[in-house]
Amino acid sequence: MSIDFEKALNAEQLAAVTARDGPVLVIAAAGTGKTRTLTYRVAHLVERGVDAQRMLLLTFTNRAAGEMTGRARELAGATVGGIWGGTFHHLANRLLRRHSPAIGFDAGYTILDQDDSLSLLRACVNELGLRDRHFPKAEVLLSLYGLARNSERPIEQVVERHFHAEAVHAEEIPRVCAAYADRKRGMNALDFDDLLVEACRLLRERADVRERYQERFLHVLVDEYQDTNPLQAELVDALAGRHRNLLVVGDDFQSIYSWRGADFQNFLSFPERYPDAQVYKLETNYRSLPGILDVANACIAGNPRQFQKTLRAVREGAVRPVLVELRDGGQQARFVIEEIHRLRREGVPPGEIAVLYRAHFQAMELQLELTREQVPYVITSGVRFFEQAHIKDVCSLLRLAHQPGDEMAFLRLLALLPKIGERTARRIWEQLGGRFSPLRPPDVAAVAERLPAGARDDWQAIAEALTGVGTDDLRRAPGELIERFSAAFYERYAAETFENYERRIEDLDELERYLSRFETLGDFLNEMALMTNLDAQAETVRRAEPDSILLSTVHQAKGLEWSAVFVLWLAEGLFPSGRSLEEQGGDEEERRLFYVAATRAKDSLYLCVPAARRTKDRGWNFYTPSRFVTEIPPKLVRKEPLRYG
DNA sequence: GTTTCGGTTCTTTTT
DNA sequence: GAACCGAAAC
Repeated sequence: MSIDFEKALNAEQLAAVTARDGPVLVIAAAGTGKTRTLTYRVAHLVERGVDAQRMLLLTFTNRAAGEMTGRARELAGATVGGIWGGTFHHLANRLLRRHSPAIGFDAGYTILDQDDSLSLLRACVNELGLRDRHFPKAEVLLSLYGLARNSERPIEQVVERHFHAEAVHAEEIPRVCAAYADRKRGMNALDFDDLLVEACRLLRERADVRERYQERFLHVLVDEYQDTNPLQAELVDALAGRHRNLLVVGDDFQSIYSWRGADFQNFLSFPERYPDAQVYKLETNYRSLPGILDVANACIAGNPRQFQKTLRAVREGAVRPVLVELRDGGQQARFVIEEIHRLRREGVPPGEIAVLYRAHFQAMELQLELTREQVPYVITSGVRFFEQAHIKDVCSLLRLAHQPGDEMAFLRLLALLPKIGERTARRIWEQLGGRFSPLRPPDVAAVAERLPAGARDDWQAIAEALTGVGTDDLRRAPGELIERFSAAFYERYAAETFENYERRIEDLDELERYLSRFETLGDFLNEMALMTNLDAQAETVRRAEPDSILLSTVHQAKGLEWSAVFVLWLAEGLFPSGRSLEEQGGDEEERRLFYVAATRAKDSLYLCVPAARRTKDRGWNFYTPSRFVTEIPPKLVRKEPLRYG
């Protein structure tokens, strides 16, 4: 079997796909077939006889890696399946699960997701007696600490830059971070940033491990390279250090994660770090009508210090993006819905329509209206499937069964019982000596003895449900543990606790289904915390309504495309976000974000500019139109007259 | 000393 | 809607 690369690719893509070995930089503007190029590159390498097991494909979501390898497999055959692929965190986790003892900690560590990290940080603030209205919130602390670690700068410096004024106990922040790090170490837990930090340390300090993987990875391919942070760049450089077959693809115009430490200088300076790098540019845009690209180009022209790229449209058509000025959010919602109906009548399938916005809460009004008008939609919510309370509650039991030293899981499980709060749960944990397995009857009994009277009945019910479940059962059917726990206790608990408890119980079925796809419970638990929103959502969307339009933040829409795209709330302070503008380089990043939003559209782009938004106390906030809209030369857009009085 | 409950406040972006 | 705070309840 042989693939006709010349036929499938244009000249630009073909050059990148067939580039000779060595470092390669592919500057791929939006919609120029970046994914296609990577996919064909993988297939090309396989055809050249490179063993897929010796390739590493780093992407922004696990799903992206899966899709690319899936397509490469169709092209080049089943062997592609052996490729290492996924997110940076995924890779780091994989390395650490194998080698963490080499740098001094047990490979059975637990991963803290953002919620876990926040509550641990709050606990540290409280313990240090810093709880105060003026002390920065856990969210702020975590983002500063994360930024420091991902950009490899001292926390003091990050704090100083962030609070330019004479600040709020800023000098205490490093202490809190140290306490947080201690607590994590004490419970053998890693947060998301630790995964990267420790994986880098592993490769830095352990030459044997480093060389082993350097030898292994003949080819390293990185997608969305403009959004890597210094740690991730170091990881890549280390792994590709021996064979130096490093191909990175990206677009500095689409760098939108600097607040997380991403630095597109990694991308810009690639030719300096790899002087022998071959550089390819993809500038032929297959996605969008020229009118859409004109608007995108006009906007991004405001950002001078980047690789200059000119998007060349292949498609033809004189349609211009629509600019709609609206009175308020309600009118915006009605406009979107009416326009969706019109698009549907014209034959645009719902799956080809997306509504994008800067922040999750900006979609609330539209959600209400869509529900009322019975327009099916799915939303990439701010809360991930695996971060919802009920999912985490049930998983805490699984986690303990798998890893009896999982303190976070134990605290969570016990706090479900009445009369048990944080303090009591921690006290019992300490009395148990930091170990608890729901599968060991003595452990279960030991907890029962220490519970206050009010909590005993519930615990008894759980204990009965667990009797007879052994390690073997767990291995065979972890779902059974969920079912028993749910029947004996959790369903009733959920009914008492949550308003929408039926839906949450249904989610537990979903969880079981999901679980059944993994070979072992451990495999599932290892993946769970690292699942991205899009990964988890891919399931729901596929199973649920294919007849749904999508609501998403611009960030989560990265890499995707639709026939029709609505961009909501294009007002100063909302998009661009007022908070971002305060940051250094905020205007530029917001501009790139707008660029990403606009270039998602293939055929129609709607820019919605409401003038006012209702405040909680029934007043109104008035907005001026977004700079990204006023900067567009008027002739590039079609102004939609107001249709609602 | 802890937990629970009710009222209040405020929503950026994510692995 | 969920995080926070203060006060009541155990």
